[in-house]
Amino acid sequence: MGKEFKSKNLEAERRRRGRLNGNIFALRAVVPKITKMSKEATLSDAIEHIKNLQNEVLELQRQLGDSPGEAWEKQGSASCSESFVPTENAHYQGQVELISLGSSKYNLKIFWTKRAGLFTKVLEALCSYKVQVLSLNTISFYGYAESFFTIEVKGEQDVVMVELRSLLSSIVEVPSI
Amino acid sequence: MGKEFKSKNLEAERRRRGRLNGNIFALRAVVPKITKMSKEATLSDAIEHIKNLQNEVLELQRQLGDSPGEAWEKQGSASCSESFVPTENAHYQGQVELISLGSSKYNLKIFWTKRAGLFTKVLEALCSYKVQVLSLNTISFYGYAESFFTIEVKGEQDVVMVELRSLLSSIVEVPSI
DNA sequence: TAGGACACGTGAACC
DNA sequence: TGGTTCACGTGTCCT
Repeated sequence: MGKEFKSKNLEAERRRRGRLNGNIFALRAVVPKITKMSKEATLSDAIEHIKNLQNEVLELQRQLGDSPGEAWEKQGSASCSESFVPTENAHYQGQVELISLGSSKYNLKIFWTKRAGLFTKVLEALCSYKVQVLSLNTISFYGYAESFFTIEVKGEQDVVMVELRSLLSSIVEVPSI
Repeated sequence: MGKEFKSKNLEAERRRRGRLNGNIFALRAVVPKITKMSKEATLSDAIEHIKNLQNEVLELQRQLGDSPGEAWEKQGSASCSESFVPTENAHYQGQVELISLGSSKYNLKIFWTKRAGLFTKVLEALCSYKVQVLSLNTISFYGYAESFFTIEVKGEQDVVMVELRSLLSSIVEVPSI
């Protein structure tokens, strides 16, 4: 007699299992750290690997200093894009941010309202502290400007940088009326 | 009658399935792009996400590796297309352009290959000629940079500017071998 | 109705 | 020998 009565979805289920196992296998291929050759362990390893990768990406972006719209924003300041279209009543304070890159180098971000002679004062301040400007990018818009310095400091960094930050802040500070 | 004959591993298998599904769920949590709420799609998405993350890590590491310490420059190179990569035989001379804006103001454009201390020398040169920097925009990419100054000159412009142009040219000039 | 996705219980294989 | 992992076929739910 027909002892072979198949469910209608027998083959479909076989194919489904095949695809699923294929994906498990493919997952193993892209995850370097495989603790055990089991489905459960493979998934756990994949999860762990994804977390590690995401942390690594964040760390690398932090080391790069990254873009004003991302890394700086994470530091808690207004991003360039946010400031780009000043509203009628917007009143921006000058802002100075100093982030160590290690090996005596820093990223210096200055956000200011443009005033005559102000840029010169900033350069003089850096010069007076024997700070070398390695690179500088500035974007200016609607009377506001945002400058990104890469600077290098000789001598006792800690003391110098605190003083420099204070000096720069006082320079770019919006004068009270 | 004992109609309930359980396999020995019935409960164990239940727990195993529970853990496996839990991992599928946890995987969904760390993968941002979920195309479909199915196991198979979840695994595919996870694989794709891992590949993307690993590529991102490689790209960031590449950016960190090519020019030590110049984070902003690397950021610039990141946003530049591949066509900006200089070819083997490309040889760019430093270039200085000075255009009068009237009323003692000038636009100064400098195109240079980045070298250590070079930017500082330019600033010192401007300072030595009592030139005020009113604004500055710089774009840098793959070791090259183009800076656009707006400067103001006190004193006898004609003489000063000729000298300044010459001095700047000698600074940014690519040293002959 | 057909087809897809899933959970289930079971037997087998492997330490 | 138990403990664990897996593949299998099936029933059920949902479009």
